[in-house]
Amino acid sequence: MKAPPHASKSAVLDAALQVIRTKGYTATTLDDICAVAGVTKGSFFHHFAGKEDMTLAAIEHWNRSTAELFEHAAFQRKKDPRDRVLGYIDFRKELLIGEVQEFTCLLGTLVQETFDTHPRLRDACHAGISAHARTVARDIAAAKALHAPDTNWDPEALALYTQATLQGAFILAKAKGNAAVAAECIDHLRQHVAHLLGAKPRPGHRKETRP
Amino acid sequence: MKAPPHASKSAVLDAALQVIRTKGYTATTLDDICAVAGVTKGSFFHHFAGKEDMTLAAIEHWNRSTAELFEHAAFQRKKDPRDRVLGYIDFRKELLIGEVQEFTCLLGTLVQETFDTHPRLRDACHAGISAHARTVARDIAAAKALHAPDTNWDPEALALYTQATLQGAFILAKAKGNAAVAAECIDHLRQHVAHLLGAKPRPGHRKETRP
DNA sequence: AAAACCATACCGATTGGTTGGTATGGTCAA
DNA sequence: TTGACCATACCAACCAATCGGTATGGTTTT
Repeated sequence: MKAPPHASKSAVLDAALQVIRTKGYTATTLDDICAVAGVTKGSFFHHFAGKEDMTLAAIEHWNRSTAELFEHAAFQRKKDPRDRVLGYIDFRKELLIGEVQEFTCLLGTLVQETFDTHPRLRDACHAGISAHARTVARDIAAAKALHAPDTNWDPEALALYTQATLQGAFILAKAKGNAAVAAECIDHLRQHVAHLLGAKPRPGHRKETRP
Repeated sequence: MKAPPHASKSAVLDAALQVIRTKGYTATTLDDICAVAGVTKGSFFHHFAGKEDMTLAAIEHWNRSTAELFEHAAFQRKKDPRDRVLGYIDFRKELLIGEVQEFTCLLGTLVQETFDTHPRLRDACHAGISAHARTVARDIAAAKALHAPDTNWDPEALALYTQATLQGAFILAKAKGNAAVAAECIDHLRQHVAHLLGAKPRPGHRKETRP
């Protein structure tokens, strides 16, 4: 679309990703965002029509970042689509580093709060989640055709299931203040997907986390 | 504890469950709750010290309600613990009726917003989720001992996985404005749990939902 | 038994602080 | 000079919380 996004504009969007993921949409004030971004209110309203409008832009910003992250991840270079699917899940587990708000998903956080009050935000979150799930579904469908052609389940539904489990794992991590529980959930998710795709169970069940 | 909770007090708590689940914690105003409860501000502050205090009471109220709901559900009377586990999952699927905010979980909604800003709410949500997961874990452990004694996975971890998947299914349902996607997720969850517990796959793969 | 006293439940106008948004004017590159 | 970009001061609306006060019913005192 536009080549050079203005420094203050993208500073606001980056700040929004941080603050909204830690405090939620409603509790996030424009002053919060402006302070983190190092920008004044005047600058904010020069670039955005308002809070909701800015958040829509932040969602697009998030979608761009994450799409690029997954496109260029190492697992994409695997030849067997099943390896890509399982590589994707392993990659999601590797991303569980740092503070909770650093690895959780903007879209899941946002839609939880706004699904009934801000239809535009809900629709944007829905579109983002669906688009991501579709990329996963492609590899799942290819892997199914190759390794489990005679089973009858829907690749799209399994892709959505992976997203549900990840979102739920984030909630548990927030409740516990601890990423380990999310990692264990991803282990179970991996096992289920591997089973559906006819993969051998893993040699050693990794047990790297403590409660 | 206390036998007759005052009418206005429990009206406030019931209203809080509704409103918080639809609008989120921060966006919920005391006026909202008082209006739904048919109670005045004065009455509110007579019974509760403030918003956060009332929400803690609402969490306890939620925990009591849900604990009773599951304790008296039909699946509890099954003899085989594996049937109780799968019956629990089926029951969770049956609960997906009505508007989205009517079947989603207060604790998951709350903790998503407040994990970093309201430690007392986060801890209360964590305690509630953990307590519920523990009841599921008991049956899972019994079922494992009976039907899959030689496999090595942790019943507690699987119980938490069920909760994660359910919470994530709610998020997808909110994004889609539609319970069907949550039902499909629960189907996958059931399949995974059944597989780990050595159950036969279901006769017919139910396909009752359209995208 | 009647009066005095007190506790609980409730009411709703008001307050002090916050928030999203605006008005206005300055700076600086083209 | 013009217009994009940004800064400061400000506003109206809203929100959690306060507070002075009423109603009611029970207990104690006389």
